[in-house]
Amino acid sequence: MSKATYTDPVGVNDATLHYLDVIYRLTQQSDAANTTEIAEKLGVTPSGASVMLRRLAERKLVQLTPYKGATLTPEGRRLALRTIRRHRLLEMFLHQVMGFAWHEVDDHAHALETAITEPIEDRMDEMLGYPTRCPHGHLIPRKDGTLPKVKDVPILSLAPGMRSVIRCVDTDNSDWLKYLGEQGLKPGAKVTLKGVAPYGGPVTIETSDGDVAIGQNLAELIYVEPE
Amino acid sequence: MSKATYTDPVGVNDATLHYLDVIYRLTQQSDAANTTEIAEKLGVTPSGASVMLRRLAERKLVQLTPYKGATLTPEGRRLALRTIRRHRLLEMFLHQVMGFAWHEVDDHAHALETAITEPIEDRMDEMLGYPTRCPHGHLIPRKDGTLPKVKDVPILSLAPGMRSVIRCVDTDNSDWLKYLGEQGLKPGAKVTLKGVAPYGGPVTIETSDGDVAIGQNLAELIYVEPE
DNA sequence: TTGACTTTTTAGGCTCGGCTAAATTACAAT
DNA sequence: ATTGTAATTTAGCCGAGCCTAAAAAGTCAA
Repeated sequence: MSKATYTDPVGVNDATLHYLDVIYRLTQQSDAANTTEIAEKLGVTPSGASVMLRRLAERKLVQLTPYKGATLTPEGRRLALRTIRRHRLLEMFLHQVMGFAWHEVDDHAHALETAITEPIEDRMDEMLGYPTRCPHGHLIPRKDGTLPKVKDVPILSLAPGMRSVIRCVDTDNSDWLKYLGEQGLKPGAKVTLKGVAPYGGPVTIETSDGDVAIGQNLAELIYVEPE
Repeated sequence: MSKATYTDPVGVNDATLHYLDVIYRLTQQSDAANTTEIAEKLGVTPSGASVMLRRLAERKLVQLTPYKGATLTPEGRRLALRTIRRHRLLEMFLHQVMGFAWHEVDDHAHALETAITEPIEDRMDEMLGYPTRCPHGHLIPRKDGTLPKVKDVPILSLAPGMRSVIRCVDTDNSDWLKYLGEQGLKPGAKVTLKGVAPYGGPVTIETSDGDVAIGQNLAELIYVEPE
């Protein structure tokens, strides 16, 4: 079992952690997070975000290039990964231990992610058997800030007919998650891509319950591990 | 199962809830909570508490008599009882479901009590079988704000030799709780007050593991139900 | 290169929950 | 009744995190 313990810089509070969290996620997709995107994700005006970003830069939590965008410093990344770890552990706990549906857990986990103590984080981890993924299949960062290595691939990148196992459904949209879950499309499900209709038409996927057809926008969210 | 749901006035946040919580507890012992006591419990200066109390009064959450003290309005009491309910449910959950020791749960519950959502509160309640007391024996307010009726009595008020069951250990001091727990003095234990030494000397209590002697200051924390 | 348009930052202000220092009020004892 | 002390409030300040409105910087097409 891990004995790692966090040591925090002063003044790390809810707002700070939510900014770091959002910046981390945005910098996964592009190389720098721009102010307007950050503001949108946080439900805040761009000017408000701009001011806050400057303060985070003063605190050495983000690297800021004015008019360009923000990146996390090592310290900022450490805090972001801690929040994400706690969020995903909470999602697993709410789902596995407390019986919440997989499309419900994101909101509740968000409410708790900046409030839980380290012993609670550790105890959840232990009770869950040190999971590597959340209910949607996102990776749970380890306490040392590393991520498990995986070979997830978009299901749409597969040759039709190839068997695979769903590993991740990459959205936090509750309605979509609920729908996909009802279609049997959630992590662990064995599926085969049967075909993609032309002109952005439906994608047909074979599951253990039969074939299902979903829109390409939804299919793009699904990542699998080929067999 | 209860279908009750809370409706909140605007701007009810962590600080507000902690003030209401402290005021509620202080007004259990005396008729009004005075500024300095509130400030001490919250780790804040009396002047800071004074300003905050005025604001709470403006929001109609407390009834304030300047230079005298504060009382909760019905709305303030409702919010305080909700926080206390959540705190004690969390303590039970941390103890029974997550395996934390009874002297550890107060701090962790405090960190979470203003963060949890109503569905989490309800689910914990359900998982715990709708408990009426926290691990230390304090009553858990119901969602409608009522408290279970009980007949707890200080163990020191009993005639020596009378058999009783511990119902509540009324402190949040972690060290004392740990010590009393190690002596077998926790809710549910069958005990008999054997005697009280004169001049504030030790109190002897018979437990199922034999006799234990504790100081009167600790014995005063113990409430029992006579058999 | 020059507009036109978008993005970002700055300027100035607001609320909340704190602080210290200085008044003020309450209270107890003479 | 008066005075000394303790409790409380007021005055003035600060920082965090947000806002709107206005200025500045970047971008892109003609």
